[in-house]
Amino acid sequence: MSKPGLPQGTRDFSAAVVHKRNYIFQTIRHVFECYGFQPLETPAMENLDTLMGKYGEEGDKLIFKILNNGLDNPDKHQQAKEDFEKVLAGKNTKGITERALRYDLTIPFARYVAMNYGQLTLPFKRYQVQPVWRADRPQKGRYREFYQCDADVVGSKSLLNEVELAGIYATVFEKLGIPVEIRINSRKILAALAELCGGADKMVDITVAIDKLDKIGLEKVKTELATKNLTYAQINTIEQYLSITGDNAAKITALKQLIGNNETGLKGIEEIEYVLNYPLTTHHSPLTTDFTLARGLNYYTGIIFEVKALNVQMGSIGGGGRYDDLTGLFGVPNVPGVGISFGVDRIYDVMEELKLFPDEVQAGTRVLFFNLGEAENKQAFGLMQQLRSKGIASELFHENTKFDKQFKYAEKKQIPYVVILGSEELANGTCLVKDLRKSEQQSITQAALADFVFL
RNA sequence: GAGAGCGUAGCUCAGUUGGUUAGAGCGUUAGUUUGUGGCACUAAAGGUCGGGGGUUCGAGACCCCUCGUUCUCCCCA
Repeated sequence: MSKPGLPQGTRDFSAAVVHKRNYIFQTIRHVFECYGFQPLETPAMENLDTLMGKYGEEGDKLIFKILNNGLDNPDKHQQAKEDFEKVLAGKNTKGITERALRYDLTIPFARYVAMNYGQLTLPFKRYQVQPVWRADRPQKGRYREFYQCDADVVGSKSLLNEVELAGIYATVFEKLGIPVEIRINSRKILAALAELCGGADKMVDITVAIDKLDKIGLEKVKTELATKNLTYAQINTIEQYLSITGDNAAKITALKQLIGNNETGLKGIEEIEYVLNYPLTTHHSPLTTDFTLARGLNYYTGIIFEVKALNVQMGSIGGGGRYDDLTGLFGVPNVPGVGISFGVDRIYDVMEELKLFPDEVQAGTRVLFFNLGEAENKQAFGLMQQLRSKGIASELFHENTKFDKQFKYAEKKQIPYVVILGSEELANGTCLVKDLRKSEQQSITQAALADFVFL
């Protein structure tokens, strides 16, 4: 018998953690619904065909594949061996695996939309909160099983959707109490930059490089661009672009001077200005234009978002953007969409670090009834059921032991109240309610217990 | 896919140039205390030193392999 363990990159969540995570999930779900989004759940596994080729070469390698059943069937040994040879040759894997764990929520959503396109009311707004799996090597803040919280709108090109999604970000993080900067850019502006540098085909290289500006600094970005065969003049243009600073208005002015006469660029700037002009909250706009924001995923075509928590050392805690033709991959072309995602695990870490979880999140048992004998228990049990029917979480201690044990149990489980109903109380129809936090107790009638306020 | 660090009690960790029977704190259990918890004191349980091989009179320590885990790069949430 070996020691039990967990698969690499997975976690157990104990009660305290589950409560806190649920607080985050509930906040996000509530805001999603408040903005008119409806829930969708899809299976943990998808057909391998659905996933392969959607995440790039790297992404394909990180998909957890599920071994077909019945490979050990003696009648099929020959076939299985041949199929496995194909896998080793990097070819068709159908004979060995044809299902895989979902890698993200976006592609399953696209699959769902493609399958149900005729029945959907457009624009279709759905949200989805489910775990995804990646065969990545785990490291700080990165797991092989983690939750994503996505909200997407498909079937509408209106920039109003972008405004709504930015509003969701602003609302959720305000509710959670996390100070954030919601960064916004447009892929069209990046495309314009690439055009300006004479290499529309270089857009991917350029975006990948400048996305790292925060991390590696300007000099290393320039070095990386040089290795991608960009000329000195092109790199110089990009440097000018990256050095744009100031508030939103100042940045836009500077950007217009740099690439303002480029048609694609103008469209991008127009998009940004549109979104910035909506009052998302009662306060000033929490949106920050950031022209260095690129986002790795290549299917983005318009506005892109990224959320960064302030005052903490942490990567982005949310991101998203517009994509023009996601379901085209599944045979339904011309369905534009835009979506955002929340990184729950990182949000958790940020809230833990900034101590933002409210105390009431930890609500466990409120009242412990002491076990002081069979006759006493019967009376206590009835009273306990009354409390439970009022939604007050209660327990009756499991055995008749000395007070010491029962008190210590309450203390360890952080149960704030104990109710003592012994032979004496049984005889005169009372019970003793003790507040362990204040170390104060009072005797009340049993009839009054149901109306007692357990603060 | 590439690189680095760490594996000693349930947890956090000590363990001297390699030397007798591997320790501490916390936690757990029991007791001091059969109607009043937190504190204190006493005692107990708990280890194939991740696994395998090697060097040595002798290995928790040194060498090789392996497994696990953490971190960095790549990429990503």
